[in-house]
Amino acid sequence: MLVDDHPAFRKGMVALLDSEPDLRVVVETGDGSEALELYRQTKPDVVLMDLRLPGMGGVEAIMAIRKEFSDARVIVLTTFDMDEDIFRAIQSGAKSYLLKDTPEDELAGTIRAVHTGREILPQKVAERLAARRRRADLSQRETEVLSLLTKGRSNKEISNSLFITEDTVKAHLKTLFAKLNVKDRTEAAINAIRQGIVHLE
Amino acid sequence: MLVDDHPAFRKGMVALLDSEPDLRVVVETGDGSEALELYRQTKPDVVLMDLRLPGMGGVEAIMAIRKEFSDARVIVLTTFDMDEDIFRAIQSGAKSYLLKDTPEDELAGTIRAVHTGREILPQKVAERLAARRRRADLSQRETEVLSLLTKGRSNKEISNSLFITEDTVKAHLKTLFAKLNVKDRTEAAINAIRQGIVHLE
DNA sequence: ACCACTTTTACCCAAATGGGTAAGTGACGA
DNA sequence: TCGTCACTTACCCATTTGGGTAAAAGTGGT
Repeated sequence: MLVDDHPAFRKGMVALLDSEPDLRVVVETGDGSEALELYRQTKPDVVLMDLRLPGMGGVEAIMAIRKEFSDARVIVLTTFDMDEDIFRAIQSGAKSYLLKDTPEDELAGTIRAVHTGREILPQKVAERLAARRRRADLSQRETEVLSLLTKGRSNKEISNSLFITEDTVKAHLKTLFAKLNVKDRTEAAINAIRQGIVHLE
Repeated sequence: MLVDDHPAFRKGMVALLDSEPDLRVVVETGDGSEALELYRQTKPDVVLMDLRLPGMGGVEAIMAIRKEFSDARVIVLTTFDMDEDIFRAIQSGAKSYLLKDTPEDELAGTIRAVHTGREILPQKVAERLAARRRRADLSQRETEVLSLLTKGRSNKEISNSLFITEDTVKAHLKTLFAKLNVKDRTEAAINAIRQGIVHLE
């Protein structure tokens, strides 16, 4: 099954895969919210899933499918390579994560490998995941503070939003800066955005 | 001519376009630095160009082609829709700017229109350009300061980098905040990143 | 019971930041 | 020549921010 919202890309991918004798695209869609229903109907061996989808995002679609079919084999295939996206995709149960500029032989090889139950991660992706694991993870509250920070909020505004004291906000920021290994709020915001911890727009 | 570094997308686009009786992909490449040479050889009626290309970026490729062939008709076809990317692409001489999720009939229509010499901008893109024009533009120096700001530099660090006083940096920041309509450096950095004025990575 | 961690608050103090005002230079065009 | 604008510097002052230290309360696991 192929889930991607670019018609041209789908068409090309179908042609590419169908030229392999042992691979076939049985169903395709551009809508994440359709993915689960189509999976139920067709029970494909492997799912190729883009992360940026209109309506339901790719990660949610993966989770929905794997909630009902825990043995579903999903390969993430996307243009974006932001750390947090990769992490969430793997967390949600994806077996592999490929960027769209992957050469076609590697692509076919990965599909076959995943189909036989293996998990394949290109070294580039594995490195990112390792980096992500190395990064101390943030507590719930720290994430909330960081999120408001990346919206340009001041300490006072953050404290009001979260119904806590400004002193508390500052305390969170101290640990936050240490964990992110930055020296001030601007750097923290930039890192958070670049690493995909928070999303703009 | 089709310039895009995703083989699957190219394949799909070729199939899509060749199914139109009056359209044909005469040459394709995934490398921006090859684009000029291929253009010289084939003189295509219209160029479809992705902006994110390995090696030479899409904008540079467009400029290189239009420097030698000022009548070249280029349509930008990309996944990214950041304001500044759109602006630079149009500045560099692109006749149209489409996102990759454009339905195929609109795509074919745009290619024909551009071929007859027209310039076509989708509503969405036109709005972005208008917004960009509304935005007060920054002076050379202000852009430099903003760029360092988005790297997390402090006023003192910025002043050292630019060989000016910290007071001067603060003066630039004052006008910068006013022009960007933000209240502090963090907001300025966030806006600059979101609007694509500066690029991460 | 004890430890580790999160969340919360507080206080002190130094440094960085932001706003206001003023003013000199040089360049460019009316 | 005059006005505008970019760039530069300076000073004053209020606010914000960040670092250090401390500690209470709650949670969850060993």
